[in-house]
Amino acid sequence: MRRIAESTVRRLSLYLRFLEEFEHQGIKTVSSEALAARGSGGTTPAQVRKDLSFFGSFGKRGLGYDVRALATRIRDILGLKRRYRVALVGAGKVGSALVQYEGFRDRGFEIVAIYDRDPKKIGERWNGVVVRDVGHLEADLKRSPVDIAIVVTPAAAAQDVVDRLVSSGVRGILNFAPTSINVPSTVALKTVNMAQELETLSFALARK
Amino acid sequence: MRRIAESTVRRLSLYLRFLEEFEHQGIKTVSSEALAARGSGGTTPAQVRKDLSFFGSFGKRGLGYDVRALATRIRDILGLKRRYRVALVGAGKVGSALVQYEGFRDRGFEIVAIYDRDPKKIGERWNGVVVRDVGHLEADLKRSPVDIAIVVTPAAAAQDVVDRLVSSGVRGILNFAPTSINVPSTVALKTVNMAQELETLSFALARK
DNA sequence: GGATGTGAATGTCTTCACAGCT
DNA sequence: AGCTGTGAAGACATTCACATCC
Repeated sequence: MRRIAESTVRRLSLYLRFLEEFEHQGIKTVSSEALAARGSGGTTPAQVRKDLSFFGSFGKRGLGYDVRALATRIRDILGLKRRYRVALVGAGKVGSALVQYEGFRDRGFEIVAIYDRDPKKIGERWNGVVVRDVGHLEADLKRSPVDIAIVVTPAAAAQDVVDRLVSSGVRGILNFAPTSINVPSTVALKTVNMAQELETLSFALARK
Repeated sequence: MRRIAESTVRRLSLYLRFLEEFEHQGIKTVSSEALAARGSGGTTPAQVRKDLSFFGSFGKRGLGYDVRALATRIRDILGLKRRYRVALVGAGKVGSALVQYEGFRDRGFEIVAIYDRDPKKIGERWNGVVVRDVGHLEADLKRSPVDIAIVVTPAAAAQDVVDRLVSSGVRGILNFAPTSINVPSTVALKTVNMAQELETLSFALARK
């Protein structure tokens, strides 16, 4: 299977959002030009066509793309036709924000377990899910596996938690801990680092 | 001034974090190899040297880099020698998490104003900052400008808020609203989209 | 006629490999 | 001898431009 650039995948995710907007507005057909224009600046018609062409040819020459059909194809490509069971490790402020974030559930990512180490948090009910002692992680995941884990622990705890998640069969990790994490190549890892985002802004500001 | 790739800037931000760890451990000197190894997988010794070489030559051949001196240089490059005044627009769950996040203040990003539209939120005190009606935005920023704004509004409100921020002189925007935003080229913009991050994971999982 | 799909060309980023300091 | 700094080579990503098909 051909390697696909991460930038391509991120754009597909954007296109999907735009297509859903168009569908909502009752628009039946779009050209690569219209799709690119919606993400103004971010991309070009040629880019849209090239991105899609890695996966097949979904348009009609002279016409463009059927909005609903293309959205379906992209959902399929991105693996969004199924639901994902997600565990959240770290019941702090960020964790609390993520649990309440509608965007996850809308896309089929369902937080089914929440862990923390703090006895004050353990037993709380968040959006219907009871916070459990992180000590139960392995036993729980054995009984009731998850596909993805979101890690929102302090930096010092993150690698250990990730190791335990990986050996419990988790195949994707979204890491919010402000540190760099190691996983075997069989596991997909994405790290989101807020401070890093602000620092790239700071750099841009410093040169303008 | 030579254009620098965003990927280079992100790595510099990482290197800085690693250098701070090394300094904390009392390590005086690092080689490009040691720095690359700390971010295992993410980079290579050659990459480290090339990234740094865009800004000058900071190492000693045969020896490596002085940890403290290099950290200082990178802070300088990233524009982290000054403090930034930051406004937060949107006092929801994510906003609340960001306000409490220590990593921002540690790096010189200080949230000095918080806005919302919800009368229930207005008047609340968050970490010593009073939430104000977003209607006061322009007047407030005129009296007391900020450098950067973090936008955490619903998607539908984001572009309008951003336009008002930009015309009030904000030069950098960190956007958490799940939509794509336009700014003039004089303004630096970064968008963080949680659902998009999960979708790239989903894509990776679907192909493994 | 009009917009896709795609090789070829261009541009950008990463890796290599070694000359040059310390 | 050891490790940096950097042109040159290679890999990768984007843009161009046009033949192709509806």
